[in-house]
Amino acid sequence: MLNMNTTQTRKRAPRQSREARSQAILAAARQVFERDGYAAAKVADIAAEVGVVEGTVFHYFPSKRALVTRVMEEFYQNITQEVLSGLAEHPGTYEQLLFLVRTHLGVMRDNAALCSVILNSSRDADRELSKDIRQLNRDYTHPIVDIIKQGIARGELRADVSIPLVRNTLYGSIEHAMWVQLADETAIDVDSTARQLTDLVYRGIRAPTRDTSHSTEVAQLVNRLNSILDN
Amino acid sequence: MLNMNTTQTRKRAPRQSREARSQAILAAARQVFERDGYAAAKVADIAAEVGVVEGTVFHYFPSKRALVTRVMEEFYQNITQEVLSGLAEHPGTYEQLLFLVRTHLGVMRDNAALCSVILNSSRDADRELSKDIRQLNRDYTHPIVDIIKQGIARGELRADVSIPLVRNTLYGSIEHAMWVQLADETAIDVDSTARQLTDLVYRGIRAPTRDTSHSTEVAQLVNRLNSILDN
DNA sequence: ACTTTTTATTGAGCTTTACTCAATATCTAT
DNA sequence: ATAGATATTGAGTAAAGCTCAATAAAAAGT
Repeated sequence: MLNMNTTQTRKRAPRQSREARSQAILAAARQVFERDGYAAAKVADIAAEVGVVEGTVFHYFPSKRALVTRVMEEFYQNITQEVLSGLAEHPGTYEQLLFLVRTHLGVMRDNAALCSVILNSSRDADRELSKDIRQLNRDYTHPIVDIIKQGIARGELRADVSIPLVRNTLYGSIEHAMWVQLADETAIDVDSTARQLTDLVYRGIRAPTRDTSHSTEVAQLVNRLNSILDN
Repeated sequence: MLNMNTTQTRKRAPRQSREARSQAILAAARQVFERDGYAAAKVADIAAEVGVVEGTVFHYFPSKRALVTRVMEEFYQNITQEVLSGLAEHPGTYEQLLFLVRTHLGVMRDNAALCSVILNSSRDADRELSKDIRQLNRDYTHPIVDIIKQGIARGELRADVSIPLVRNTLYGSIEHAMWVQLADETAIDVDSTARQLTDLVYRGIRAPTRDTSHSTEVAQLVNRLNSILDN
């Protein structure tokens, strides 16, 4: 006896436009990658999430890696936009650094699973496919270059500050904090951590003040007061 | 016509002690993991490198992941030992920090391929197997805790220094620098980078030097204003 | 309204690779 | 020399990424 009801016949998925199907697959892919990580994620699961068969996914994306790459690209575009538009509202080197750190920490906290996938697979990946991802990362972290350059030009920062060093320090530290968060399953305190990290780095790179009474605390206070008065 | 010479019959590998074979497999595994990365590395290649058949590898190690885990363990044991023995020779907070940073940078530069594998697979890994790896990492980075605590006790460092923050900053920054090195295929200048990073962080965490113009009145005002602004 | 063209969808199958296991060869102890 | 222990093997399994010819449905053309 053959039971047709348990071995249910698939209902063919309604035909969709290239764009719509493509987006649905991307959304499902992000979900599954976040849940299982890149290596453990199955294309079959992504297809099932969308309600199509495995082959359909490969009709739209040439490979699993290309799929994760597209997920990353979308994510980077969003957060890069967020940083660029928010940065304009913050005057002063310290405020801008704080904004960058706080925003990046927030992104890491709220998208820890995806960030973990991104960082792992952009590094483990084939050299070719990972290149554009690294470009996206460069675009995302680029604002810090101008912030530091401006700070140096104003005499607010030491002239010998190494920009790559500052970038490594800020983004590396935040990334490290994210791994700890993922391991311990405890959320990062974004505001407090952002302020502490920014303070540490800012103290590390600011030009020594001739006027000794103009201490860090006072300088930061002045900045805070100014930013309030500006609103 | 069947050509027996091209399809050469395997010569059975001479029987070895558990210990000797185990070590040989570990060494070959490290090579292949470094060359290809964890995901792309094939157990068959590791076996071929040793001169045995694939099944032999699984006689000694239950899985590919267990194999990479053992490679990591060996590596961590070596570098942890190196740090612990060298640290005793350096007096003073700054010197010890500089030694830690320089040593870690050197390790990263000289073992970039393996470090990349370790960092990726300890994070992507199954939760269970990655736990002992994280413990090894904690052991390796632990010396910094005592260094900072001593520095604070001596009054050399600010009392409010967050130890996790300093650890994240130092190790995160170095790790970030390593990724850049791997991407750009350019070697890190260990001495120069170590000094710059240590300087930045040390300036960020050292206690402010007593300075008379920073009077108690100003300090109290700063505190009052800050607390008002925080609400 | 009917035919043709295009293309979204399918499911069966191919390939690769981690992993298993019963059989066999080789070493050691008695 | 015999027996037991175990190192080694090669064939085979399963899972998952990926291919492709066939099919169905929408769009375009007449």
